[in-house]
Amino acid sequence: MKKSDATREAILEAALRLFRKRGFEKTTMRDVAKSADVAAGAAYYYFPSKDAIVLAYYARTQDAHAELARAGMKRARTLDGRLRAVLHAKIDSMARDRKLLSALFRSIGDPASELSIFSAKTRRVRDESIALFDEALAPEELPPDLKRVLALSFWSLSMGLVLFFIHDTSPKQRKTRLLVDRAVDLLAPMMPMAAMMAPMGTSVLEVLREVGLTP
Amino acid sequence: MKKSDATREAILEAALRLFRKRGFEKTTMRDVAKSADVAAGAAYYYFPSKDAIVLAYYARTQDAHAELARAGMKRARTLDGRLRAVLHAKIDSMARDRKLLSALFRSIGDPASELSIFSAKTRRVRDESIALFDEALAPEELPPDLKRVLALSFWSLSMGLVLFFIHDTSPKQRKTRLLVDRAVDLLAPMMPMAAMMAPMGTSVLEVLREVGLTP
DNA sequence: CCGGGTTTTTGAACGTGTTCAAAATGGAGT
DNA sequence: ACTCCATTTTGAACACGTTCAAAAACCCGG
Repeated sequence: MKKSDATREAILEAALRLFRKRGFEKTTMRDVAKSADVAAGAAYYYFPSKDAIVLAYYARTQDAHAELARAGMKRARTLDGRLRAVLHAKIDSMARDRKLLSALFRSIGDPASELSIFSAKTRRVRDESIALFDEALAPEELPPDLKRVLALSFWSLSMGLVLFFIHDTSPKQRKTRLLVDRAVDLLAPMMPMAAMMAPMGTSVLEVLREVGLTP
Repeated sequence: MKKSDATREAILEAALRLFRKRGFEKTTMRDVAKSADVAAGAAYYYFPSKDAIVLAYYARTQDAHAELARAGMKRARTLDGRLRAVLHAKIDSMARDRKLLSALFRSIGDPASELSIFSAKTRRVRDESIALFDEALAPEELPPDLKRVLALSFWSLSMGLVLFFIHDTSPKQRKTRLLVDRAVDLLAPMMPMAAMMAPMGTSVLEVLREVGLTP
């Protein structure tokens, strides 16, 4: 059991190192195996596919994100601050990894793929991410249904930001940071207004349920 | 010139026929070539890659969509009706093609790819699609900056709907239709309200420009 | 230590997207 | 009709993700 875990870890680390340096597409599974000092097939004993390695990375990063985000939220007194904490923490936790995140979206349009960010297999990570937005919204005086819809919306926003982040070639990805700040500037003050639309929040939730976007 | 076009067309048609029947992933380039009665390499003389075939399809479909949408808008008197026309026309124009659209999103996370729906190569299609939403909004009394932002937002919405459509296994993709209708029900009545937020529309546009999401 | 089962590791082989040098075809000018 | 060049077509070869049968390493009860 012990040795096996070490091999798995070695393969994962080697893969991430190469993905970061050369990018996901330019790195070969044979490169990864060689760099981890195992045979090509060994990687497939531990990971079902090349994309799955990125998914393993993403699951691990999600935990780092959660920790960072919660630490940031503790210090914040306002919704504005908490949203900023969660979103910036997300970018922080992936700061070095722009080059490998592209793989995360490769299967987004394939309903059959288990690696899609919408699939059952990725559910844990997805739910944990949504939970962070739930927590950011928790202290607000808002109807629960509305909160639920808002948390889902913020999760979508965060996935969009990751996509933007991947494409962001500005130095230190400053543009992504700017976008996060501006988005929060814009959205946070709207939340009290949104409270007036409580019945709307409920009806949105009904549609989402009817349509299967939320259980 | 004549013969060459015919070959290109034969390859495209063969590819689409197989993609529709068996799905994109399960169809081999060798299958496509054989079905079009050419050698494997010929397909690559006309299309730079397998994904590029889907892009060629998408460009063609965009024209069909534009035509359908404009016909539908002519009959509509209200914003509500025009939005419904554009969005339903989009789904109509791709109704048979759920199985091949998955390829459209495969490169969305790869900044280097020319086939990404964000790339310069796909600009024409993107702009034409956004133009339709501009037209839907045109008769409204709204500040131009706000209209611009709204058109972009509706385009994003439409791409999200395509994604939902791909994953929608309900009979005849009824859920997608429902989602379109509900989204319009919700959003159309908000537009007059949005007018009050004109200055906000401008500032959003400034951010989008600053960040490079719009020229 | 041994034998038998389980886990891990290996590396060759396969399928598929893609490349490419060479062959076939087409056409324009003489 | 012939030459010469550009366009089109071919099919073998390549690269890379992935599979798999067999070998190796490991574990444990006797």
